[in-house]
Amino acid sequence: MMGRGIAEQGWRKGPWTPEEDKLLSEYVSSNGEGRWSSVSRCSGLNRSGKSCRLRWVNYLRPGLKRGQITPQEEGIIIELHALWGNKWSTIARYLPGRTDNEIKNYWRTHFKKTDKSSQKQEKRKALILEQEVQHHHQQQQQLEAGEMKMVNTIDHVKMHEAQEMYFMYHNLEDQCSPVMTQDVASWADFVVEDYYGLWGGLWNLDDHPQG
DNA sequence: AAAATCACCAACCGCCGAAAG
DNA sequence: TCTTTCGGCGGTTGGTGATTT
Repeated sequence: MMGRGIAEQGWRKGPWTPEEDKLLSEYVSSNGEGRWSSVSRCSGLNRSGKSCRLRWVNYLRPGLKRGQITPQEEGIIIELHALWGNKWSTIARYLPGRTDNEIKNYWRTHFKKTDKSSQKQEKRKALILEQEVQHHHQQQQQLEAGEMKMVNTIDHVKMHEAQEMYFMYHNLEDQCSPVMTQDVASWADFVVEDYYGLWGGLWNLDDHPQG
């Protein structure tokens, strides 16, 4: 089983102290990332390898952004989540300096559906769907005219989800059909701009972990 | 002013697949 | 092969400060 001198019991847990951070940083700078299970033996830290890795990846690693998520980053999160769902680490690859944990937390606090709002959203979903189907036909025509080749590969069901999130994002909860057409139009801009910009730039980045 | 609720976030847990033995 | 270990991932929890009742 454990096969190691140090049993699993007795690892320190909970918040990290500045002293622990220092030990971990020193360990990584002299030994590099990885080999996390040996950190406790070599650094004097009484932490599990998992705990050390997590602390490094989410907090100590150089290049992490500290500030608030920007509107641009938020937009990327919304779109990528609409495409891939809760693939937080995949999404994080497109947001330099942000961690999967951070993105996951952000999504949960800002966009996760609540029981309260879900009924309302279901109603609206139906409305959106109707309008979106029409709008999508138009986009398809553009596609066929060769304007937006990228979009061709997008799962249309996911497009609907993305659209729903777009409305949530812009707090349109309480608006109803009279403004809907206009909203769908801005959704279109949202999508079109980003498929030319973001997707055009990112599409060739494979979904491989860097390495 | 105090209690209840909310929002945020760091860190833990369990699971999985790959690698090592 | 079969078993064990490790790193990575997504889900979840618990602490804390802010806001509301």
